[in-house]
Amino acid sequence: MGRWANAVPSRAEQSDTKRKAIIREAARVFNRRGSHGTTLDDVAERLGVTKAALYRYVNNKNDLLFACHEEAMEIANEALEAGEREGRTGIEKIQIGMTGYLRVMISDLGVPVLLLEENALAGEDATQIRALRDAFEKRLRRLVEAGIADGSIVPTNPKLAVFMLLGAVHWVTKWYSPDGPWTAEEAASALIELATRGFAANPSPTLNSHLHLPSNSRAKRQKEP
Amino acid sequence: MGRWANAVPSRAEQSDTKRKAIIREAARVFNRRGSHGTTLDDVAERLGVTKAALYRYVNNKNDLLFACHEEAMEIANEALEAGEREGRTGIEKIQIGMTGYLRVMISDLGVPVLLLEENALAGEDATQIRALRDAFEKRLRRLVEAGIADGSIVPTNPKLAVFMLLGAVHWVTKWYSPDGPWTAEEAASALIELATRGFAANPSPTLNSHLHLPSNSRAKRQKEP
DNA sequence: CGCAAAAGTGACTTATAAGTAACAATAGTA
DNA sequence: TACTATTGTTACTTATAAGTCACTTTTGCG
Repeated sequence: MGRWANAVPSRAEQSDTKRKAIIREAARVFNRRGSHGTTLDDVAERLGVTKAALYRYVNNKNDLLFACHEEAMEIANEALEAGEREGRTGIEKIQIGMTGYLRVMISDLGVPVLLLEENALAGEDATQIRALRDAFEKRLRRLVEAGIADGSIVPTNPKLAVFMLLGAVHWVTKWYSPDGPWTAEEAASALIELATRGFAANPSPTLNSHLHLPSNSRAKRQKEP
Repeated sequence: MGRWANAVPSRAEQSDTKRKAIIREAARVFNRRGSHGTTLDDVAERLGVTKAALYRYVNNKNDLLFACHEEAMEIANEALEAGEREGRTGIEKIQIGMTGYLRVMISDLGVPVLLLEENALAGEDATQIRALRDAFEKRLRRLVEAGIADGSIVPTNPKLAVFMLLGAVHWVTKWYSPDGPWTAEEAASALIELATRGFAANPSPTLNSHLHLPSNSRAKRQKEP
């Protein structure tokens, strides 16, 4: 054990940190350009190293892609657990869970991944990730069913509702930018509010998030802080 | 002019038909596997020809990708025109337009494309498609603004509403299959109903599409025709 | 300091997929 | 039927990106 055990990171810890940085950065690029459209040289360049250096931390490209998906699924499941713990009705659980998921994805990872491209992952890894993703979707569907049962969600086809929600959520990779006008928090909660209102049993007559204010009043707001 | 002018296709017409078939098939595969993840050998194989044959109809892969996007945008704009013509309120125009778009995309093309991957298109083509897509999104935003003005849509951020809707729509490539339980028509209208309800000023207390019936009653329905 | 282990590099091999070109089959037309 | 356009194929070249390897550089430690 080192003398300042928790202060100075050990060799293994440093290595682990770097591996995570690689996964994070790779996930970003994979998301925007697709995994086939991204070279390991690209990823390496963004990290200021050469491709060969990456191979100290991952076995190959497929392994890296697998790690990205794995991490995304981990975040998703943790978020959903929080939602299930804190929400009172089915729809609340979904809202809390998905808002949390989206917020973390946008800000930390810059990304929701979840098998955007078919056939990108090869072999054993693919089936494993697909199983995780299917389990996640099933869990979401259960929450929709629970919401219908407890009267917070309008009678609807749970599969379709989940597909609608996931589409709205995953699409953020295409338009969200940290340099844009919205914080991760704002974008996440406003988007989830809008999407879940689609199957809410009693949709509020107005939207809560200030993001939904008309754009001229938003502009004013910014000029008079 | 041939003798049965409209009955027997001329050489040029045949060639045109084949080019369209190539675009159609390519769009399908590009959508599922990404453009970088798809080889021209793949596309050729699905059409029962060899790669070299494709080069009689398209100049190169980029050209083919461009054509796919171009066609998708054409369908999108036609659908939106129909919506603007037939719908009475802002939300109705969006619903009619997007349902039509989605239905055609799913059944005919198997696909909404719309620049799913960044950097997939190179050079001049990329800026041209991006311009078309931006114009389409702006047009949709205008309809949202019109809907807010005419009271059919709840006050909301038009950009966000459009992003939500487009996410839900484009995601169908990930889950829709013609072999599944839903026709293109059913899936399109049910999905659009659900998504647009998210920003409707007066969301109906129940959903219309029979797709939204609970699954056990659907199962019954199928067993007792 | 000096040195061993870890991290990183540059120069490769190898695999794959885009694109080409010479040749073969096919189908409308004199 | 024979002739010529067009369509298609087989067998290539070429470009790119994955993955490897022998090596230098860096860094924590006695």
